[in-house]
Amino acid sequence: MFISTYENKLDKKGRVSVPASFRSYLSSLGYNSVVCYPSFTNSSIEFCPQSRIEKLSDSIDSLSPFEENRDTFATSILADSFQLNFDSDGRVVLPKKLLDHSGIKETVFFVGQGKTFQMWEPQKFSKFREEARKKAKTLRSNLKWS
Amino acid sequence: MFISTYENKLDKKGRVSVPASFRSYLSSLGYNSVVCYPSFTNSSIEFCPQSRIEKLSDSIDSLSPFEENRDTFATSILADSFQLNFDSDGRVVLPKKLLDHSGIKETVFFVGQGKTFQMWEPQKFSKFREEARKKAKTLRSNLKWS
DNA sequence: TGGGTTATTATGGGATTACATGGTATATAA
DNA sequence: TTATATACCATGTAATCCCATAATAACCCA
Repeated sequence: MFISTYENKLDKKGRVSVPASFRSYLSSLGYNSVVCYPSFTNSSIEFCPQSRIEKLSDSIDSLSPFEENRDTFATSILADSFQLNFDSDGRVVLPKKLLDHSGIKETVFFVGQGKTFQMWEPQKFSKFREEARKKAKTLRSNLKWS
Repeated sequence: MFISTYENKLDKKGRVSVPASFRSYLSSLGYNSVVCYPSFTNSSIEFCPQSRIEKLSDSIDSLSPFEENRDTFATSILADSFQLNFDSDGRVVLPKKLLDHSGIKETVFFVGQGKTFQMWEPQKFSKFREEARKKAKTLRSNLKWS
């Protein structure tokens, strides 16, 4: 599971350390890499294990070839995805496209989301977090949890 | 089950011993760690077995990947959670964020809650307990007991 | 019941390791 | 060349391990 938030730094080569706990979860799934793509709904970068994107690809594939949404999904996710490999010290290099999308400059916020995680520019995240807190207060009762 | 209350000390490295009975319950579930997060309603820190938070993660995951509330839930809960591992003597290190939230300085109050437990700053807990007693007095008659 | 013994637990500190982060050196591609 | 990617090495800090001691609880036996 990806939980917690971490704050790491981009060096001048564009590398960031992925938090050790995130890496060890990925490697427990058998991966030495992550897949990522720009979020549709906000300025974060979404990260997930390869298996998840495969599942998503399958569900797109099961849509009718004439389904209008098919190309939309395929284009907006799969085409904009990257596979990032870890270097020997557990770092990845972020593609410029994603840096632009996210607004990340020096500092990266890693945000655990369970089966996925995100990278955020710190200020943008703190705004988002505030909103999330407010909404969650009223919505929390809707979510089932024993 | 987590029952009873205990009082232990934070050392200068920020470590506390988790009561042996709590640890042995966790290890009977197969865990050598706990998950915790700041309480939504008071200044305590909530602790639960990893399985409980995984359930939550699953129910978030069952929402559509494009569901708007998805990120809201994940961010407001999973992002603020921590997985704490026991050292070889059964201690955990409390993150500064949680020390701030709880007001814990030297002494930690452990409060068993059945499937979960809490950590409290002692004075805050005794205030809370007082309030709870008063409320219970007026609510007692509402509780059905066949 | 009491007295002494053993286990278990809590706590402190030094030593060791892991991690994030910076740098250098070498290879690849445009 | 210039930029981009990969491997390797160095270092300070923080987390973790390991051992020593203190405090507490559990036990046994006279």
